[in-house]
Amino acid sequence: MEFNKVAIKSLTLVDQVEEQILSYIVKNKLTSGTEIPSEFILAENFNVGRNVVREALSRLRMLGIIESRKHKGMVVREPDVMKNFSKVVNPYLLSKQSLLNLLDLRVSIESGITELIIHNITDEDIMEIESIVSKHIYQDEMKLKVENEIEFHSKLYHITKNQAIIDLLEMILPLFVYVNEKHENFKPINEKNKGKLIKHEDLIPFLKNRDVDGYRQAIYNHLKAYSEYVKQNRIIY
Amino acid sequence: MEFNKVAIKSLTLVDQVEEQILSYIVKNKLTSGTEIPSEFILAENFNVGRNVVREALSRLRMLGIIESRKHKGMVVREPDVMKNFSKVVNPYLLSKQSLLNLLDLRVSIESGITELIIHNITDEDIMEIESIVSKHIYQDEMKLKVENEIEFHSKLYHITKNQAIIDLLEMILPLFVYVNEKHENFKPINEKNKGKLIKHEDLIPFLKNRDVDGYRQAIYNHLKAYSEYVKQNRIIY
DNA sequence: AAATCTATATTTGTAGGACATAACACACAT
DNA sequence: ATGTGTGTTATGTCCTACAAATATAGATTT
Repeated sequence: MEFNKVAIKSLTLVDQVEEQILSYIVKNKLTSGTEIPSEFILAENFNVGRNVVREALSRLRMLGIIESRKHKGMVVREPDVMKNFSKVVNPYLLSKQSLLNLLDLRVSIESGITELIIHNITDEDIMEIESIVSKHIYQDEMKLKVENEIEFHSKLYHITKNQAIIDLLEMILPLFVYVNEKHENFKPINEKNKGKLIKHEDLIPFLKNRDVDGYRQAIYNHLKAYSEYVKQNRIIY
Repeated sequence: MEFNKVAIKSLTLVDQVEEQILSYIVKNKLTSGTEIPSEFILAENFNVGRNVVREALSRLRMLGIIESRKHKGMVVREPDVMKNFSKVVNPYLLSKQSLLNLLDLRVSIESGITELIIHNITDEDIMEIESIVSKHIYQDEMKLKVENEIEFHSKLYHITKNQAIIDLLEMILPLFVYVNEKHENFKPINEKNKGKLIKHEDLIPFLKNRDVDGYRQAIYNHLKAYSEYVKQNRIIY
């Protein structure tokens, strides 16, 4: 576990040590629970100050790759794949283009998980969805309270039983809330899509019939009408 | 910019300061390029040691939320949404379940972007894809060289022109490589799917015909056969 | 007055010392 | 065998110090 100090000029020592520690974990295939050397030992081995090691460890700790137990030592952990997203998926930190990209990504995933949903969904799920929809409060012809939006779609995500999908989509959902609040009079209705506007309750029959193609088309139209409206009316920022 | 030190016992000072600085940026809607106070000032304001501030800043720097210019000061930056993923999306750091979740996520996205692809694709794109496919080298009845796999699918991703989608899928692709190499004799063929196995060249006609439903079904079968095989044969680990 | 040089202050990156606190290990006494 | 006490270790935090590069202001020169 040695490396050539200042081998790459543009990187700081912290950057290099971070990389070295990570590659030390990966190369040695250290699994969750494995202890790693103390800060002092690491600093000695890398021939750097302890605070350099601490900064590098601090980053890995944030990523969830290591966990430090106070006064005991550090161990390797399995990182939460999506968790680190949440800090940067923030409408105030991202550009308009990034937000639009994420909204389109959501449309793609949410229609792309159709097979998973139709395959996994139970009658209990459908009953729960009907219960959620029945509580819906339309503030407008089309605009739901954001809590209702989140509750409904989040329920759909959980049917996939895929935690990566659930986490990723639930992370993007707040962006929708942000956009929604930015535009009080949001009405995703225009000449083109007036006929095929889909509300939450319209999705239920497709779920009941386990109609893959029908549901996919419906959820796509449901989301696309919204995202097209956002783009065309430039309601972000 | 003050906060109650040790307000939450379980969090370290670094955790709290990191949160405070991030919320300082978000609340004040600091946009890319805005300068933020020096480490010394921050440490003074938060009433903590400078290294605590440095550790917190080091994390935000890694996320791309701030950038520090040596000897000059720090500025706010727009973080790269997907970049931070790459460090943790590593087969040696993730559990088998997480890998499977990501492979399923890939199937969902890659079939979910069908509309984007068919809508955006140009004749030049199709020619390029045909060129890529013509270079394909089958090492086996079904197994391609990983470079070919990556080149083909990566080209599809770029047609979406959505950087979030491109980055996310290109991050998951190496996991496929890992799984592929884990199993030398990979043959995603069994009784059930023998008839509907889709190779890369089989996708091209659907692209040419701008056939949304046909392409979606084909890419889904192409990927699903593989991912089902991975699951059923437990070839990870 | 304008341009140029110079000294000083600022800021990040890095090193290293110090201490509190908690957990652990081990010897020792009961 | 159990309990006690002591010393060691590890992380978390604070502090000082300095190098190097940059910006700034002031002095000097033209």
